[in-house]
Amino acid sequence: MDIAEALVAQRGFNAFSYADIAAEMNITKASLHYHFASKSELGTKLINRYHETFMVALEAISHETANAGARLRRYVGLWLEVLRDDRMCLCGMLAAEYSTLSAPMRIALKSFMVRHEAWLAGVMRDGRDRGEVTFEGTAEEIAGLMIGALEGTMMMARAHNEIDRFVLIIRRMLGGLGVAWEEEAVS
Amino acid sequence: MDIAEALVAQRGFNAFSYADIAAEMNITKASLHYHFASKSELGTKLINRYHETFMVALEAISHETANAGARLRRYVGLWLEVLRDDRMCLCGMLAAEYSTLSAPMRIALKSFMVRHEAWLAGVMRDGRDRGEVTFEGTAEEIAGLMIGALEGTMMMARAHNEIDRFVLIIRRMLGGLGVAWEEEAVS
DNA sequence: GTCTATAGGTGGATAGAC
DNA sequence: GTCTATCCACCTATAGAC
Repeated sequence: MDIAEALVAQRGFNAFSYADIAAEMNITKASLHYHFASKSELGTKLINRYHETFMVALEAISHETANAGARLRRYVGLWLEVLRDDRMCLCGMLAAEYSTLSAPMRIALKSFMVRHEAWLAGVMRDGRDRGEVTFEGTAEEIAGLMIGALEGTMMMARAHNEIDRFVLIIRRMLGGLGVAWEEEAVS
Repeated sequence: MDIAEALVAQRGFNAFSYADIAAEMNITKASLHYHFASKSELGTKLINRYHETFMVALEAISHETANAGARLRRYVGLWLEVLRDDRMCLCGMLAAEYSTLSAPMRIALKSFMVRHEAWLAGVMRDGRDRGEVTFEGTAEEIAGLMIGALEGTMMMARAHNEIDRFVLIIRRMLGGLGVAWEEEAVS
């Protein structure tokens, strides 16, 4: 599943195959089908696993930091790690391919997106209540805007082959929210 | 090419085939190969055509409006049209698939992205000089942030099947720049 | 659980008749 | 320019031996 996840995040769900995984593991495609009967099943399990580990990471951020600024810096740091690995966010990649996904995969993906956004909206709501961040509109709106910006900017930065571009733009986004970005705090 | 463009924008470049186009046109795959020797060639021509028509539309906006607010509203209106057609921006879809594209397609795509962003940066720079919009940082940074947010939010809205979500979030983005959004002005 | 072997389908692409 | 026919590579998936 680690291999499959990396392949999906790099090339997309429609552009990788059982053969790719099999080759990297030195086993046969048939063996893979024993563990994952169909590609859709593999994809669904991939999303659910990603969902769980991602939420664990988000909860860890919530518990280990005390204010919105620190939380956002660590949150953005998660994204930066992925990009530095020349990957896309699994969620963003699958969202682009959404119209070609099976029903189970769509449901799993949507569920993940909802919970991810709810977490970020919570951070923004609490942050605003305590005067740590400033923004207009609802916390849900700003969370949607931030995730969209992160996904889109990541896609563009990868195509431009300019990681710095992502850093520059996201720093600007945080700045607009009244949150300073210290590179040291993340890496 | 219209059919091919629609298919790519809906499903992605890796998820459509000559057979799909042929079926819709009631001709054979072989006939298509007469006009487009390879899929990469078709893809490259698709990008270049999109590039040209998109830039024409942007230039029209520049000439037919006098301030940044009106330009941004019309610009966002272009995006909304695409989304209402249940499509992705061709550029965003291909950016997601970037690592699987041929060299000619990558070059064509990059060229388009650069000019697109340059246009938007120009709008923002002029707008700020005239006091029509407010933002921090360089015009290039804010243009990159805006395009990233538009691409990403569009992707998410399509996966959520909520066009309203895109409208809501983008209205918030324009609001943050000091630009009001009147639905009437676009539709 | 992993293998060999293979089915049944689709992908992009080509040869050659009309 | 479009067709029929075909090639070969690859895809997901299955059957059955070990």
